[in-house]
Amino acid sequence: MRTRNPDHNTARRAAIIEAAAVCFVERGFHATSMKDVCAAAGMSPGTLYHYFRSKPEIIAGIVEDERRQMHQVLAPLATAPDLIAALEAALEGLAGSLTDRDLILHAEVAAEVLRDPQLREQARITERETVAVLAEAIARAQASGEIAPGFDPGAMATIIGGLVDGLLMRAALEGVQSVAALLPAAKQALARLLRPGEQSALALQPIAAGPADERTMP
Amino acid sequence: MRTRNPDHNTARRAAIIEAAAVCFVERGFHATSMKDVCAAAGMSPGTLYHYFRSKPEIIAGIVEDERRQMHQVLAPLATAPDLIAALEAALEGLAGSLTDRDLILHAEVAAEVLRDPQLREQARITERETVAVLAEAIARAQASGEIAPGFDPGAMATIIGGLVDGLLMRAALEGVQSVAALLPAAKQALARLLRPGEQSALALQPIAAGPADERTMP
DNA sequence: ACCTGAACACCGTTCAAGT
DNA sequence: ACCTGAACACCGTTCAAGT
Repeated sequence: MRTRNPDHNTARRAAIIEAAAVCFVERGFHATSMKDVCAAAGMSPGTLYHYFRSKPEIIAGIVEDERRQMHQVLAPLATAPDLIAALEAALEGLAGSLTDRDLILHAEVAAEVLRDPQLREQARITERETVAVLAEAIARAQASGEIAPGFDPGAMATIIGGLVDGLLMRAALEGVQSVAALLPAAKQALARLLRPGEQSALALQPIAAGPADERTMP
Repeated sequence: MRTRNPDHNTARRAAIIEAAAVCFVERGFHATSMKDVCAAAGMSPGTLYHYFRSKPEIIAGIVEDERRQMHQVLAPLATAPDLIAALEAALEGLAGSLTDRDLILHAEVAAEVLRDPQLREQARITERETVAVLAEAIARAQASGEIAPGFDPGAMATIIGGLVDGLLMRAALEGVQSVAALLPAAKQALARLLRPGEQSALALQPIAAGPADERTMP
């Protein structure tokens, strides 16, 4: 796409992404028509297609936004003096800042990512970046003697990344409040994985199951 | 739906599900039209709608099949004398029997499940069943002194379930061969989580990253 | 009951035409 | 360049009609 005014272009694309995100959270990706996004963004189909070449490309924009967020969450790990504390802080920060909207949107995006080959490749690269950052931090902590040696940092980073992904998926299934309930157990699991010789005094907390609550969809 | 011949009905539904699964794996759920499924199953739209009321209901049928499979995988845990060995065997069995087709289909299904409220409720129930079976087995192993006490069985079951889900999600992203490469690390993680006092002699294996290979889509 | 295929309302995307 | 809205090919689903 050509553009004469980069600022206008960026702002317009951000507005479309925001409008689309609102629609996707309300109705789901495929139940949302381009007409819906047009209405929410206040423009005609022709205009929308001037900024995004297709519906998946809007998702790609959201994935890119999420990648930036994940980068910010993981950045402190690179220089943290205490890895486990930093990981727990990252987890807590994630749990504290995530909203129902984020989780639903993330689930919608994850769904589409697994379906679309180009989006999947984009997600693969992001996933590998994430694992690499984590692995680097783990290798440093091993070298300094902070955590147990004798396991491959890349393998452990993949395990931890998978654990977090899996718990977020479950959170998408059960609702945000389940993230908070899972947090102590997740932190405990992290410590056990990285520092298996030491047992924390704090036992894993039971998880409040709660009734099958429906989310509010205004 | 009314039916006069239950056997014919069951066989017809199974044939439709199989035809749909082939299409979904080849083209993805939403890129597959009902016309495609009709052609693969060799019937007209009217006939297909006689057996399944909607496209999501076909997915619901696949989810039900997966639930039965998961039940079979978890059944041995209920009576296993050695929980960790049984868990490792279950993980190995899963990794050994899963094909690229299964993973892609599972990803397609998971995507749709998160989108559709009814499918999500169905998945919630399945997830809770799975966690309950696992939690029960963990509680037994704690009582017998096989694994460490002091953590909530339900919380640990959720963590382990999340870990497996997350790794399968990554496998869907990277391809089946990544499951095999992850297996030793996953088993190690399992032992660390449940028996943190003991360190296995076997170190976590490095994971072969490999190039960004494309899957064969015939 | 089981099956057909035309028909309905709607979808994502394009494009001639304006400014 | 930026924007409009009618138009195109196609979608999931229904239903009158057959056996």
